[in-house]
Amino acid sequence: QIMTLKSKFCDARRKRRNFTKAATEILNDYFERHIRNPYPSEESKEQLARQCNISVAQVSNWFGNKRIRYKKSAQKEREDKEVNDCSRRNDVIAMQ
Amino acid sequence: TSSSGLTPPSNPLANQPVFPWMKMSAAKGGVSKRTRQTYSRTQTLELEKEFHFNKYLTRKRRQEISESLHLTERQVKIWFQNRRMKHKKESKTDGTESGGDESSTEQ
DNA sequence: ACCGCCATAAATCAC
DNA sequence: CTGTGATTTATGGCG
Repeated sequence: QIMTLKSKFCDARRKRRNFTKAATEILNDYFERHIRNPYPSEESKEQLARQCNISVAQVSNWFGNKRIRYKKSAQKEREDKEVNDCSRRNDVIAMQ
Repeated sequence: TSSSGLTPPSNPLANQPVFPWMKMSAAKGGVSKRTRQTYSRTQTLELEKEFHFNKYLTRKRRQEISESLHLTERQVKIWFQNRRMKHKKESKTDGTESGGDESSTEQ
């Protein structure tokens, strides 16, 4: 919060724009094809960076964010599934 | 097979196997949610000032700083480590950039 | 034993 | 408000 006021000058480098659709597609494609272990090597990061026309650091950021966010939504989905199962069981019990 | 009409047509997350990297790191004893302390403006300011003075800490200096800022020595040590990494990263990108921004060169 | 570097996690920030 | 790229705290491995 305090930073919000001053940062406009010091941290103006923060977010500017999103990646292009094509870049996002390339990254997502790699991610899904390596879903078992989505940790690209340094070389893969460099290749992806060139293909997407972004920096290696940005590729690292993207994978870091992607992993965490994917993990969270997957976990949430599993929780919801459990709740659904409970509800289903409860419905069955209620009918009897 | 159980419910005939309610088969989720598109659900990429739910029925995918749970690979090891997707498990959450439970850490110590049962229920613990990791929290991250955000440092105050003064804490950051003081740390930054000290970093400008020297990039590396002395044992003694670390003690003094941690006490005056109400942080642990470990936190101060780690802050300097992270700060060094940031410094290195900035050195790479900037090179000799002075102000230009706007328009193209941004990555 | 202890510290620094590094890749990464997770939370949080800033558009 | 949500999404998303980037930054800030924190961990563990390895040298």
